Amino acid sequence: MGQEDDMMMMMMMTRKGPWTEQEDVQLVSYVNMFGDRRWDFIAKVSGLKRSGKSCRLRWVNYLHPGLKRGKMTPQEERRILELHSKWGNRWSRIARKLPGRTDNEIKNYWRTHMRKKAQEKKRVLSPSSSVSNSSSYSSVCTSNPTIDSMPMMETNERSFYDTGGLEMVVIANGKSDSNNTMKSTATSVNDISETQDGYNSMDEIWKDIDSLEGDDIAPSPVWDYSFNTFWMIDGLEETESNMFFPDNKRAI
DNA sequence: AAGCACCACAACCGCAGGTGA
DNA sequence: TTCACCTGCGGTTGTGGTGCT
Repeated sequence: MGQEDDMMMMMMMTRKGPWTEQEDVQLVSYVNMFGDRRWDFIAKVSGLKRSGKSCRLRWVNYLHPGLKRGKMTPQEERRILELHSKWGNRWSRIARKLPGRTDNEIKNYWRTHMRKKAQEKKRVLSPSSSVSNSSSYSSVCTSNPTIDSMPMMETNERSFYDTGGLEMVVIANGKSDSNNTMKSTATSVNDISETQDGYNSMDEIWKDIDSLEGDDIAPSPVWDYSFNTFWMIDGLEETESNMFFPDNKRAI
């Protein structure tokens, strides 16, 4: 069989769509064994009919033991607004400053948040008023001119939540600040400060974030508990299983 | 109760950067 | 130095849940 045939086989065998609980358990145990790095390898050896990419995404956004669940706290909201005004749509970077939150989560939050904001603004502007109403958003965002003056979806070609942010000019060429980049290159002033320490794994980063942010946002009990229990996943019992998959409404 | 609109979130896609052979 | 592969990021889409009419 040639390489193209292998590719075809892989494509035909690759599963898509929602993950099942079974798949989750399988992925967690393989990540436990091999670490959260070589996703293609994990995808292959685990027997999951998923791409490495898909495995990574599932892990990072849903299965990682440090993840918080539930609504954003007011502190987190404030933090997101603050960091977004600073960094623009650098979701992964923003996420690193919010323990237990993923870039995807923050991105989604921002998207719906800003949609709401856009609708409110539209409503306010349309009849005759020029006075900004005091939504919950506005009350949180007291020091954020960048966002308040953001172009609205209906009137601008740019993505409605793409503000850029102050730093975008500086880092226009530095898209990736992945773990690898953190170890090697610095593309902005902020990167320099963040790359002084080398990171070898996600866990190190998460732990680092945890310790850095400890004063600001207290880690949730879930955070602590997950770290304590996660590495004992072999021989998973039901209580632990529920711990790992607290929100299994999507499981088939 | 049914239909609809909106929201929240999971998952996919395309692209770019990093790395090793 | 080049190239292929892997990983991570940001953008986008799909879907289930919920509240309202």
